[in-house]
Amino acid sequence: MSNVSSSKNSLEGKEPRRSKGQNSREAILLTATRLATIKGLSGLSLGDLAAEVGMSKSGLYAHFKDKEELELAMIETAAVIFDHEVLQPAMRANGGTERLRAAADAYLSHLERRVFPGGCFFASVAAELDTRPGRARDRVFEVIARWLSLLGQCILEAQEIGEIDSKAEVDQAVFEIEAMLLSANFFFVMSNDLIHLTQARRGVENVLARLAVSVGSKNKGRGLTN
Amino acid sequence: MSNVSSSKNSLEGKEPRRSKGQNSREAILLTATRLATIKGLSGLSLGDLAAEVGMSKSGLYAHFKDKEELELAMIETAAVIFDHEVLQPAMRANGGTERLRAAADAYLSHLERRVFPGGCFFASVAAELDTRPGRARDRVFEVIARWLSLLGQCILEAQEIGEIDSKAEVDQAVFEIEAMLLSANFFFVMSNDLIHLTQARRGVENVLARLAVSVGSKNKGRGLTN
DNA sequence: CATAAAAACGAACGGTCGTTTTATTGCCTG
DNA sequence: CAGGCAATAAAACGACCGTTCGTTTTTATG
Repeated sequence: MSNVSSSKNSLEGKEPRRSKGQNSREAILLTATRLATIKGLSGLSLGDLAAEVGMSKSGLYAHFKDKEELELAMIETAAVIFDHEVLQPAMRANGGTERLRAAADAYLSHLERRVFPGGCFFASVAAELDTRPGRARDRVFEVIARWLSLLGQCILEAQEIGEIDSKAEVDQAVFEIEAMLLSANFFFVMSNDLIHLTQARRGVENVLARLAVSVGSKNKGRGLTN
Repeated sequence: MSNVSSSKNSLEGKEPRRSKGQNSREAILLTATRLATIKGLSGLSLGDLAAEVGMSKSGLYAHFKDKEELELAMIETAAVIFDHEVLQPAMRANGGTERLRAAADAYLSHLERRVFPGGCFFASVAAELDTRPGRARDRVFEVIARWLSLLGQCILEAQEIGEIDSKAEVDQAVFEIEAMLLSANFFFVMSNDLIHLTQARRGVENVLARLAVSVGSKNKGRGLTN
């Protein structure tokens, strides 16, 4: 509502008027992805979206041949945003637990900054599509799988560096860490209370602390550094 | 038309001498709650529901004055089922960690037995309603709050019995345990793979193991209790 | 058994859905 | 300045939404 697309009142000055199609498509998708985390993919109607973006329903069809294509484009847009807001900050950190913490922090931060007003786009959409097969569902699951794979890679690297017990089970660790993040999303969206982001951060730390000392009472000088 | 609530046949026999309305209402609600975990509360149309229970759309209005009342009735029905399938089994166990394990097991078991085909009714519906205020949302949050309170009560009892470090923070423990269960629901519905139920069980055990030994978090200096 | 109430029906309503068709605008290019 | 084209608008489409209506069937009861 605060960006380019607010051309409701015809103030059509001589502002950057070129390549309107591209701008318009991007503005539509940005509004759409944000709206979808509130109303859901199916719940978001073309009428709603058109009104929100300040154009007519039929105008949308200049950019998308049907709603499925719009949904797929929304997913791609959300994937780009997720990459920019979460994956890339994580990749800028060093590997191992440092990168894992960076990934968790970036994820929780994007919740806190309400990059999507309805919380994590992919958690929201996956919950809606989990029992509804189709291309949209497949793509969403793919993005989530890639995210889980990044977490797993961090654990593996942490084992190679010696930050984490080499006998720890990677999948179990990924499940537990992702559990903290998913629940943070669930409860934060539900309650608007920042405490759940803190709880998730501590939960991740607790998991990492256990993984660093799991088998036998080892030297504890390594695990927690902060 | 293929599953439970097989419409007329099962109800029409000479068995039930009670008022038919009551039976019918129950049959409708049973089908509706199950269907709602797949299609969502809003996504479930009266046409779909009527077809599934084998009656006409207008026939539904003999039992519910409008869709909101139907939704509220569905939530109450789901609450009764949840009570029967999860809460009561937990309450039959002794207090403390034993009851907490029983609660987690009962929850995971009701996922595995597909009491609701779309997974946990309240997780599913809460995710849909979290940004849509109303009576339905309030009631759903209430049920979830009660569930969390039960988990918290178990932790408290476990502290009194001495099973859990008395310095452990109850809310943090509840968050982490609920995180395992919610994620089990998320990934199990998503993938149909039982492994996620096992991962959740292990996750809960890992949380309990930590609570029995140390306060966790950053202060790991001391605190071995057994 | 009679009869009133409860339950279920089929048809129709106004509204909104996604979609298509047709028409109008405004910018770029020749 | 003419023409073309991308972008949008307006209007209409059939399908389905939740809902109401009048009527008929089923059930409970005096």
